[in-house]
Amino acid sequence: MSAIKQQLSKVLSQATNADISPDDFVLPPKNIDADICLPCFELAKKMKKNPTELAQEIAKINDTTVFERVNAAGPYVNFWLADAFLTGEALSETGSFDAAQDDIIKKQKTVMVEFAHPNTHKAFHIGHLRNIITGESISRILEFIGYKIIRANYQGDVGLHIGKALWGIKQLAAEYEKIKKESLDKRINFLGRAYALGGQTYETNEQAKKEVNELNEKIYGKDDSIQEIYETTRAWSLEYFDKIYQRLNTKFVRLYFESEVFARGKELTLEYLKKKVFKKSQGAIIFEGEKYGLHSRVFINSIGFPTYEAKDLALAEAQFKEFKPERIIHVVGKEQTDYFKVLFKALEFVLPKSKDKEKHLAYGWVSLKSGKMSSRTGQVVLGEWLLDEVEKKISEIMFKSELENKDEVVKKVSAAAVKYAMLKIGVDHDMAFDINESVSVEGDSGPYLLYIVARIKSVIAKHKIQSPKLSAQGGSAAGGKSKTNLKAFFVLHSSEKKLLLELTGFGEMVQKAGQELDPSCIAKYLLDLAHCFNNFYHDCPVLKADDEVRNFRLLLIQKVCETMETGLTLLGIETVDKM
RNA sequence: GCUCCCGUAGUUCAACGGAUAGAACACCAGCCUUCUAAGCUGGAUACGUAGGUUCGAUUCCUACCGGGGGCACCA
Repeated sequence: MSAIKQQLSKVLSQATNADISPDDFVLPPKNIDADICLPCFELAKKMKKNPTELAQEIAKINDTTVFERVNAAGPYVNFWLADAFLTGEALSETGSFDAAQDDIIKKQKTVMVEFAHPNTHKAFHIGHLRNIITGESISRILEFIGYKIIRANYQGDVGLHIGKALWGIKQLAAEYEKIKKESLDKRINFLGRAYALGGQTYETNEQAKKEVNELNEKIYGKDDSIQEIYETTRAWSLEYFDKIYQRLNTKFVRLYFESEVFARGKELTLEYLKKKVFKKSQGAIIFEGEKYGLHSRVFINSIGFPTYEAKDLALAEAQFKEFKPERIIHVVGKEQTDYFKVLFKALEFVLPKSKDKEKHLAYGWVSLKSGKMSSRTGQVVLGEWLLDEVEKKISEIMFKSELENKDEVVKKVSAAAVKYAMLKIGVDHDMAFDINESVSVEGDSGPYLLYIVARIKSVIAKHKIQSPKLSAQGGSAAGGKSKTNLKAFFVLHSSEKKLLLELTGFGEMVQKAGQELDPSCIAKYLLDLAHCFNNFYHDCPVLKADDEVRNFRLLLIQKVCETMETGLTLLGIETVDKM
């Protein structure tokens, strides 16, 4: 699309003596019949003309190589692109993909994307699922644009929550010994119950609270008496997390742990206490956020333990030292927005080079719509449970299928359903998750997109069987026709034209997704592309068309398939050949 | 109390300050002897309220109403 805009601006600027930039062009709203439009408001202002009159003036230009028709509609100029020009731009080998890669940042600058961060000994819930799916997609988008990406994961394995879990385990000591030999699922289930018991009792029972706090001290102090139980159960959690990462197709190059940074975090805080960055207050050591329009936060509590905030200082130090990132993107829920503001401000003093390089990517709350299950009442929806439920649903739909690799297809389609459902909504937007409806398999859904790819591959496969010679000629389905040979031999069908136009938008869309760190742009684009393809598929037969038309359409659907697969990959979604 | 975010069809989500506010789900009516009907076509329904800035506001500003988050020793 950017190439098309450039061409248009060149042609129009020459013809009118006006300075029309590629950025002046916009895509028409859905209800307007045109390929591309030029609103004349800004331009008219610059030229001190009436926008409507200017539009009429511009619409007099006639250039059949770029556009075949043009008219003025009030202050807008609407263009209909020439078939040959549009076809060439849309189907060129690199075209839309190249536009997505930004030269300025293509110098292999390193960006760390830090996401997932579940805490050991605690449940892995659907919020974590959204976190990982989002973080992975952001990583892939930035990678595609040209950054070197470090996937990092910061996991909480010390702190009060561990104390609560260990306290719960001690109450269930007999079961703990027995369950050690059981399956991972059973051990995790046990751990979840132990944590819940500890957490609930902590709130209501003073004695238990005291004991949990003592356990917490022992964890920080690496007390021998709890090492076995701590290490064993920590390993269970990590084993379980690994399983989920694999299932979601995410790999981290660096796992950070709170246990490796807390000591240094305390050190740093004390060091900068001397330099007056921090301050003693009511027995604790705090950062006075109020000085900067923020709020104050505790870095070392009155017992002398570093809090989350102190640990994060040391984490940042380690991350910058180890990878020298241009930017660190922390994918963390939006409830921590104000927390990060304070942390980043404190970091500016402790680690000046971090300034403007730390970014909190806040994603919206995953809430539950249906009344029965509420996180409020303490019932957490587990991430794995959701994945399993969706797989069940897809299995039912595919019950009659006779595909050889049915299990694999079920898994991929299910993953697509969950990932798409979570990515199609703007990152910062809360999502109400309805267990029954949210993961749909039709309409605006992951499976719908996979269906397009499967349809295309099926057509191409049939073509290869029917005309093996033709398809063997070149690398592409239509026999490797080059761009210049693609002069339209026929008039494009309106569905073909819309599909071609949609294809040209890919590069700009990825750019936007990268800039805004929002995968939902891509989800939206792919849905539009899918819709355009389905209309084309409905209106234009491929294999039954005459030779030249067929070859052209094969090339077109091949390009749609590539674009769809690339886009889905950016969402972390794998495609299937048949479904 | 202070502060931040959010209010768009019945529901879940879209819309760089610009044309008739788009989809999807659900509902109704059609379309498979024709490349995968997980599809396509048609139909009804929406910018929380009141002001302001602007040629033009769902978008920016103010107030109000409604929902959610955060605000010291949790992560």
